[in-house]
Amino acid sequence: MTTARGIERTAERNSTRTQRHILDAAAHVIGEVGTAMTLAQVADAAGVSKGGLMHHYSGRLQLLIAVVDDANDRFREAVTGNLDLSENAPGKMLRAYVRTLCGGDLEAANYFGSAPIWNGLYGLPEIREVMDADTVWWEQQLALDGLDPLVIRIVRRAAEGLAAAYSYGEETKEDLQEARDLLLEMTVQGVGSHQVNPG
Amino acid sequence: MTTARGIERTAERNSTRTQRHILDAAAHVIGEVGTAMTLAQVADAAGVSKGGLMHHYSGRLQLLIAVVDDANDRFREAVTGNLDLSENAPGKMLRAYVRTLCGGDLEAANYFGSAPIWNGLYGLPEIREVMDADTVWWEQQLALDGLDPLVIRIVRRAAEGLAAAYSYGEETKEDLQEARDLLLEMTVQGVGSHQVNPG
DNA sequence: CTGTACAGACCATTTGGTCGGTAATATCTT
DNA sequence: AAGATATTACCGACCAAATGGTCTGTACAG
Repeated sequence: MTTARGIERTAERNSTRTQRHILDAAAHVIGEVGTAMTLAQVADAAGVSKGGLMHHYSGRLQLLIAVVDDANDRFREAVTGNLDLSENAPGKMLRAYVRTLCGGDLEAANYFGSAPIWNGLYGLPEIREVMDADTVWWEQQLALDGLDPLVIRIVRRAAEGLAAAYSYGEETKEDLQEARDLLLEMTVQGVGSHQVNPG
Repeated sequence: MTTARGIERTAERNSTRTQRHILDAAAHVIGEVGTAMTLAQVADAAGVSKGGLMHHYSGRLQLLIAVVDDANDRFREAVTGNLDLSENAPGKMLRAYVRTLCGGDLEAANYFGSAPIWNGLYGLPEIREVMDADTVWWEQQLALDGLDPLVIRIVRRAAEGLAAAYSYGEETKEDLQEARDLLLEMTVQGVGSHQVNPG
């Protein structure tokens, strides 16, 4: 296999690049037409032929799984990138989550998160599986922050709801960010009868 | 046309009943498979034939429009039914909205609201239209309540996010209702730096 | 000459939508 | 009152287009 080593490397580079195109294209198409996504649509948007598409993903289901998986990964990375380790109040992860969803980046709001965007995909058990795994992961991560669980849920779901509304064009970027700031505040001050007692 | 009057009445009764079946079935199917909804699936679930279905709705698009329209109507009615006119604090409508979405009724959480459930339908301009109209209507209704607009948005989106999570099985009913109570509280006490000053 | 990335014709199935037919019910005619 | 007629609800065979997926061929890197 020494022969093939070199091949594999450049081939892999190309392969990875078109796979990126395909995943992006698919996510975009899903954002537009939901589960009605078509292989032809994706191939078109990705600038490859149907054969090309099938070369990388053996079928529609496999493609969908890959898309969801990839979106989950990217969202995790985005949130991690928004972590502010210099913060001392509990709730670092939750705040990063909020910043990511409500920062005004349409991509993040649109394609990421435990996103409503992916509705309909829940119907497919294989996909439900990877989504559930992601759900569990996030619940654990956010719980580690040391905040009142109820405050976590309220803030988190508010962020998701806001992001969804934003992605549907129901919120302006300014409004979204204003709301985000209030959510961040809530992670420090708590909510109503659920005040946060520092440290 | 006096001739047809009687016919039309009983026929309308029957017609209305099967239309109800069809709309419910379609909403259910959409909840499962999203935009990939199929006329055959709907006909099956509604217990009618394809011909029967086409008799009531002239095409897929017309059916989708009817479903969305109907869902919007039912949601409005549900919220109105949850109004508590004996409340004296501002925010009656918002609280009814929250109660409806986060009351634990899966139907309401699943099929109603400016619901993420309907994603993918946004891609169809005709549907986008009726959804946008509904969006505007709700914004006006909620704004009439006399609450801080930012508090309205936070509470509302949180309720929607919670309902979405609940419909995906990510929230228990008890957790949902606990969160609901806190949201209701927020409409009275305000949030963080946005305290509500009672009128 | 081998293995990989990709193209595009091709095929079986599915899907949206049409159409002719039937049963039921109400109205009109006599 | 009784049939003829009209109108509506609904069925299911049928068709053309779209869709998922296969297969053969080609270009190119090593």
